[in-house]
Amino acid sequence: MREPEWLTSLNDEQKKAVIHEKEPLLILAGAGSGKTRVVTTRIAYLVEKLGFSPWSILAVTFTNKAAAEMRERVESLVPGAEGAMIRTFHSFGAWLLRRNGAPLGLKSSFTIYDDDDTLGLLKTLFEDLPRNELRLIAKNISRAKDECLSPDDDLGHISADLDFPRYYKEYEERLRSIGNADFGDLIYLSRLLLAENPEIRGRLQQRFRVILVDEYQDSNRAQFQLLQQLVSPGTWLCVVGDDDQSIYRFRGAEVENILGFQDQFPGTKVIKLEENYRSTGHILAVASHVVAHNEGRLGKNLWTRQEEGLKPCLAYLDNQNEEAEFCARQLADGNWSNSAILYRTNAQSRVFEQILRKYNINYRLVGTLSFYSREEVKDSLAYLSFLSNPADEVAFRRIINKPSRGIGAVSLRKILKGEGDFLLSQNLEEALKESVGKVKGKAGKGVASLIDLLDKMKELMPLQENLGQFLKELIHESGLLDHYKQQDKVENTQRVKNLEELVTAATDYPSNSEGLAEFLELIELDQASLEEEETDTNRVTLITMHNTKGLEFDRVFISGLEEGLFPRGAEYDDEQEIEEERRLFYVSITRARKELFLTSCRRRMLYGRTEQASPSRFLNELPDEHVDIQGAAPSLSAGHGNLGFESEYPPGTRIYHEDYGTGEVIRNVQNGGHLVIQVAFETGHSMTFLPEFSGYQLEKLGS
DNA sequence: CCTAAAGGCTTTTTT
DNA sequence: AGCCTTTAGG
Repeated sequence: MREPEWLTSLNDEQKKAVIHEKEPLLILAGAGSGKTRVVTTRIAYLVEKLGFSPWSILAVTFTNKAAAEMRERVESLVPGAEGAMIRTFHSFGAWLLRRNGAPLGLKSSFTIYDDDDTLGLLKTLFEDLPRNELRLIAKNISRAKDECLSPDDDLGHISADLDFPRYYKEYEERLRSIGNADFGDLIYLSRLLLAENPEIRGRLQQRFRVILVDEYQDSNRAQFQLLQQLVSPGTWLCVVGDDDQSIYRFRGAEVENILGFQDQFPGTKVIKLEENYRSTGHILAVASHVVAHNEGRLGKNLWTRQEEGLKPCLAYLDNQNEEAEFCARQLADGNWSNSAILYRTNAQSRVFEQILRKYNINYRLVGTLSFYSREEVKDSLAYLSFLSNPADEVAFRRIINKPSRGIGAVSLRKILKGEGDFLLSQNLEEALKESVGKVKGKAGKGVASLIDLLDKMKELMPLQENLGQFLKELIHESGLLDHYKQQDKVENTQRVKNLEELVTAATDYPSNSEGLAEFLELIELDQASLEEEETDTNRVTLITMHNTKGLEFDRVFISGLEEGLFPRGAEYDDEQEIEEERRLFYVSITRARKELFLTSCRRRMLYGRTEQASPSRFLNELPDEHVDIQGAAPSLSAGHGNLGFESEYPPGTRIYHEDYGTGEVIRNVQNGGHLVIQVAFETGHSMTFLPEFSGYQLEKLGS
């Protein structure tokens, strides 16, 4: 039998990975090694050649984009393969819980709380805690769930706050009583459900004979444990990933999952994909050389058949304006769509935007405030959520006085407390109705009109052609449309346009409670799904390094290669953190196909202050023979001032202070026209001085 | 209940 | 610097 074309065009290792049978398979796929191709071809092969039903295949990715791409490519290979379940971890969890969540008290129509909603719920629970603390609690709850820990488990390593377990517990109880689930729950509860219900577990194990996990290096503990529940001795398990590209540790990803896969699943076959099809020789050499500085990696040797190509260019510049000008000069050739400017923090994008605009270079900014988190969109969805679940206090609080109905904090409290004072009603719509007569004046009228609105909407829902029509009515009848029309006029915003887009997106769903739940899930889980489509395609991409995962460009600029910015938080010298930053550098470099520019500034203004900067330590790790250097690196300790005036205390200067003893200047900062120096003393204290005024206290020592 | 001024914070963030 | 949150006062 002849092999289909899609199989013969693979290299040997790729082919091995595609046709491997039975035992667990770990595919270590270097950057640009054709990973997606292997995964999709493997699915096609299992269906077409080995006769697996698509229905028995589960492929899990981390982003909706990746899932969509995989689905598309699988279907183009094997038209019959639509039945394969290709989803993100979270959407798989939602799918599972909607169908089987009853034992956990979840209705099939539960809505999903995003981080914003979680914070909103915490605020209702712990009214008097400061915002910051609430944010920290939210973060820690999410971390706990990432590690599959319940409020009763030992949470000491997550938060030293002795009250944290109590906060977590109360949050959980409230969320369960509302009947909704947060992001973490989609994984955490799924695992719990399977662990506690052998029949459900057995059914799923029987169905999913083949499981594939993409980007396995970014899975967290909860995802791993969920996977364990799904895998039975007969499952054909295959995970794909690259330990060198693990960059989400701060979000609970555990590289250990991929590093320890062979121990977790004995008999694992390991296949390395080391041929890179993306980058030219010099670029690949730089990438490999950089990441080789990390310890604790499985170790791969990327190679390419491609020509050496252009040497990456490292440019030392004076400040962020010159950095942006430098990039703009390179972009003068008009080849924008294949170019990307990468930065470590979003705050860095502003200067690039300014300068690119100045030269009329078109750009697109990736990953800023998402469509979904915009106020007007959240408001509309809150109405939908509340109609879907009248116990949803977060949604209720959002809509109660939006647009303004004269219901303020006092009236709200009355409504929520209801008759019994301590018995919180599960159904806030009923609480609202009960408050009629008790809430007086303007607020009373407001309550009446909201009740009318909700009743009217419930009548209207089944009469509409689709959910979009219904949403349109809702936005109009609620007064949201007028509210935002007005605001658009005053503030020159585009909120009405966003609402219209939301309506358009909803037209694909039926106007009933199932359609509603489906629509809400789509938006909660795939916020990008509503982003505007590109009209003008020749645009430079401005993007954070993290956001570039999975992308590639002919020409890449990596900006801000300075200590403290990239790697970030370098003062603490936590080697694990540095290694993660180094992987981020590796990911960034390997996005480039043909041209790579690295830029580093001598001084940089950040958060309204100009700081003297020193070159990133990563620049010392570049292989000289593969890099061209432009401009001069500031010499580390001899580098004077550069703040617009001379500093007598450049970083590295050793000084003595009467009260604090000896120390070393660690940074120079300009603030309000004055030089500020920060000194780290041997006692461990860190102090700042203004030498202009207090220089007499400092005695310079020879270093 | 709304507006304006002051204060504080500020990494990355697939879902 | 800029943004978002809190708060004081009308």
